Amino acid sequence: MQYNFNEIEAKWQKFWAENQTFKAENNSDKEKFYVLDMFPYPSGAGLHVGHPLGYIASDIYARYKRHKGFNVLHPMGYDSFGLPAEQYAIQTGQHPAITTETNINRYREQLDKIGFSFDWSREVRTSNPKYYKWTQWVFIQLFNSWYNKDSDKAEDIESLIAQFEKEGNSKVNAVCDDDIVEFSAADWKGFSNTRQQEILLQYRLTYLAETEVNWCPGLGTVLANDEIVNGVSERGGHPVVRKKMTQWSMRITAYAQRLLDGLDKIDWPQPLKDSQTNWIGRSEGASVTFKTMVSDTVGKSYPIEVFTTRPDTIFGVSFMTLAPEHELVPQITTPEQKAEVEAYIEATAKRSERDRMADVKTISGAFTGAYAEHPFTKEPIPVWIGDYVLAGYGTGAVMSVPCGDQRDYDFAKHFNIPIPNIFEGVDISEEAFSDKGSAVIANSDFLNGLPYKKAVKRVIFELEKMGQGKGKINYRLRDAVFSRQRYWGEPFPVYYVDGLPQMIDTEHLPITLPEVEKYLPTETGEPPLGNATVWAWDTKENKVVSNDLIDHKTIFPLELNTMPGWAGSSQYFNRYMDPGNDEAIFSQEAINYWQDVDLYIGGSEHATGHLLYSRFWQKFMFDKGFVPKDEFAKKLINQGMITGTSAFIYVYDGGFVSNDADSERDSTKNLILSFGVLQLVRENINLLHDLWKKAPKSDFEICEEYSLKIDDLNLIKRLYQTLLQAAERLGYISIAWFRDFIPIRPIHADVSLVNSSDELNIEGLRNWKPEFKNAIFVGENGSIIDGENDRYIVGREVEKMSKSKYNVVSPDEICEEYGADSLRLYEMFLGPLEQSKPWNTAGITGTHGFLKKMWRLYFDENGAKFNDAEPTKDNLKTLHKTIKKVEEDIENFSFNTSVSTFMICVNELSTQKCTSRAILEPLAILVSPYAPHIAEELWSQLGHSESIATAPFPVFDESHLVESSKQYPISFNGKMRFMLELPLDLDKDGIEAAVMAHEKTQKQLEGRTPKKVIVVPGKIVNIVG
RNA sequence: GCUCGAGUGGUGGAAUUGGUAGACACGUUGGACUUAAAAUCCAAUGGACAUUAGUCCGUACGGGUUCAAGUCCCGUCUCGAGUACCA
Repeated sequence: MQYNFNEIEAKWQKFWAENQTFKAENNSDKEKFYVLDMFPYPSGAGLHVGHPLGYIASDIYARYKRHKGFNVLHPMGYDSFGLPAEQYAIQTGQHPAITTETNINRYREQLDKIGFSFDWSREVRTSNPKYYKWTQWVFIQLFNSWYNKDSDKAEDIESLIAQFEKEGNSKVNAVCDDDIVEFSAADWKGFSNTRQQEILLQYRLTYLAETEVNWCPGLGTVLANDEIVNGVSERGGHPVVRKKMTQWSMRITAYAQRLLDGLDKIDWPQPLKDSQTNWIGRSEGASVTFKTMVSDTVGKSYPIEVFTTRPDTIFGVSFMTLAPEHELVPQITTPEQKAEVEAYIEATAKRSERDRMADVKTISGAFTGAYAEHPFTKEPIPVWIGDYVLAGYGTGAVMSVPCGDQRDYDFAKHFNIPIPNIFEGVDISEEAFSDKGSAVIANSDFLNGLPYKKAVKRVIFELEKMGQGKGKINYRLRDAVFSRQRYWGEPFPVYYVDGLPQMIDTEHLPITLPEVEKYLPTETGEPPLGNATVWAWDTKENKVVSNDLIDHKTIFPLELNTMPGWAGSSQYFNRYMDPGNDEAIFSQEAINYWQDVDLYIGGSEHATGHLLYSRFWQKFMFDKGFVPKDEFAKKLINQGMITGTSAFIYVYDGGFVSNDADSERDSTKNLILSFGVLQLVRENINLLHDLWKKAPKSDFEICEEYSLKIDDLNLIKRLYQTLLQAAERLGYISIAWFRDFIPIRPIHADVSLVNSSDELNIEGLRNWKPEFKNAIFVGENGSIIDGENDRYIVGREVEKMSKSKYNVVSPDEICEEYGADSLRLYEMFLGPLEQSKPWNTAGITGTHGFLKKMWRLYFDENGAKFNDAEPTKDNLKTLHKTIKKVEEDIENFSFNTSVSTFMICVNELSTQKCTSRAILEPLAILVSPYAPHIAEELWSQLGHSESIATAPFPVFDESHLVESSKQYPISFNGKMRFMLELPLDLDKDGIEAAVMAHEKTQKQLEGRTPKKVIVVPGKIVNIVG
């Protein structure tokens, strides 16, 4: 009986679908286990073999946990809002919903072929109104909440209003906007409704405010910080500029500390935690207020607040620097300096963010003419502006301490500002001294002689006493912009009355995306939803109505922005627990049973986006009592990327078709060199040059001079003749090369034209690229390829998988040719899950061969081989060794080593000619998480009618592995010389005696007496001397 | 620049608390079977030397600790990822 994988796999995929084998119940006596993959975005290109890597790993774990008796939740769905579908819509007019649907269907088809144990009854799509109803719902919850620093959690906005009514806002300790005006209870009651709403917006966890945003003209939308890479948009690489716009924002900064603290509680990869830590960017220091001095031309003193992590260096301040955008700049600038300052501001505003970042070296700035008073010395300090100070960080102003900060130092040097030294015994003539560990403060009044930590404490104490500063913790994390000027995203459940946002009642959700004619911004520059004609909210009827009806009395305009990509993915893991629920985002029964994700697998690129925002929303949901855990995923693994192995052919570019060397090459006349031949040419370019110049030398002389073997020389000579011959055939007038240089152009060849030995299918290539129709190929043996006389070997290079590099391999082809089980095993076999590794289809014959070999343990030409024979000792030893190792490996996510273990097991059982059912049944279960189709087939052939998924995992029995003796490696001075089998119950002295008595030992020692004999029972013997 | 991670055969990668370096595969070479191919099976395969026995070298490089180092410590180099004027 043959291993017919295509038939077997189709059969079991159908069986699982029809029997809903992997449907998870929300009510179960079994312990729960939640295994989740990161939401895929269904792109038009479909899956390549790199994508399923994490899915296969999580599937193995999920299946393993089922065998171990857990109730496993293993869902899959689609993050289906997003830019590519919208860009496609702009180009073609096709509705993104249609594109998305097509792409999802293709994804599903591909996923099904790999045999995943997903519970498809729980599938969600972020673009489905039944799903985004709950995204809108969460948004409303955030709107109706504020962050109380005293209770350190989010609370209902009603509790804030109650406080305002009772005692105003003076005692409110909230995370809120900076420009809060103090008011009393009486004031509050006297405010108009509009004023009250404006004030509340300053406290809400999602709020509308004019903020400086990253505007991307190329995409026509704003972007979050994590969507920008190196100053350009992550998608499309378009330039990004700073711009002030009224946008929805999320007060994620309220959670900065808790997001940091929470990292200690979760088992996530350290690099990922590090990047979140850096992103949040906590720094401890002090906020200090400097007051500007009143002068003849500026008649008022302004307070300049700065943040510093080195308040201990305050006596080293010799100037202050404000960001050019700082709001005080126009007010403090003196008339004499006005022109210069304004010119500087204009110049910096013109420079894009990218230029500013790329050009860190150039120092620029301008003096405002203003002076601030030093809080302690009362000395005047000049106030400068400079673009090395960022408006968005801290207060947008720094106290510059050139002796202790390199940037301040460079700025001072450049503008000839004094650099006072306040460090004891440190030379600062060349560079600033920023090491706080060894710093001892000098020239600093009451700080003299103090080390860093003590000085900081003292300064803060003094500043607080004067009321000019206090200890402060600053975060780099900014509030997250939540508006996108796009069509294909969740609409906000928001309408506007007198320009103020109003939430639509949750009972009327979802507010579904309106139809539009065009997906581009409107002519007046409004987002695409501005094109919608039915996009107004009727507060009487509670429905979306035509824009014509807007009267600003009962019918109001709706929000035109949509939500960003991360909105839909920030609670999806909880929605999977109860995805069909229309009454609530999930039932309390469901969330209380499933709690949180036990294992989350996905790429590390989501470190500061999805994974941070999701943690933020989860903490919010926790504060509001909707979820029982404030971290949504206990354990997270980043799977590595699978790269492609590109194939190259090497086109010789030195032949000219006419005497006019500058004339265009004839692109149809190509000479293509095999990889080995190219290497040979490169290594012996001087020799070839000599041959070309016909330098008369004997073979012996050449071999001497170039240290070549005669065979290699003959090959080179043959090659040289071949090249001349090829040049003649192609009509080149010469073969042109120079010492040290050979004109070669590497070109990507489609990897499907290359076999497992890197041999190129030349006919295939000629058909694929017409310009090579008549090309001459020179093979590995240095001959012009004409039929079977020589082979063309491609060069190989590891690159990212991409269409343009012709190195994309799709899982479908692999499943077709080798089967899903071979693919699953091979993806795991490639290497550790977390590591990135290159794909090379050639290797799959290894795992495919293994499956065939395993099949032959159960069947031969005559059918079933298995029987009820008693297993031998060796059989049991092999099996239990395998159980132990595989179980350990799965628990440690070391899937590559368990594939090896299976191979060893099958190799051993084959040698042992094992046919015992008592061995072969448990073996099928062991393999089933990895290769579920073949396992199901074997299981049913063994006579079982239920799916193998229900079978309990084999239990490891130590007794089968107990040995009575061990092959001891016997080393001399640390070098292993021979093996010696000795009983394991022999003690140290016994071992030493046995080893010393051995003839090989005596031979090694050659009569010497060893200085020392190290015996580690059960491990090794080392004889020294 | 800073932070983190990694360097082992021709290739992907194994190697438990320091204890036989190169498991398991791919590829390569040779052989068996076959009209032939595929498939399958057998053998060899880190490098150098040696007829055999065997010897020497070898886990990026240079030191060190140890009876013993891929593994621990110090320094250097290279590559990858993240981040980037963060006061």
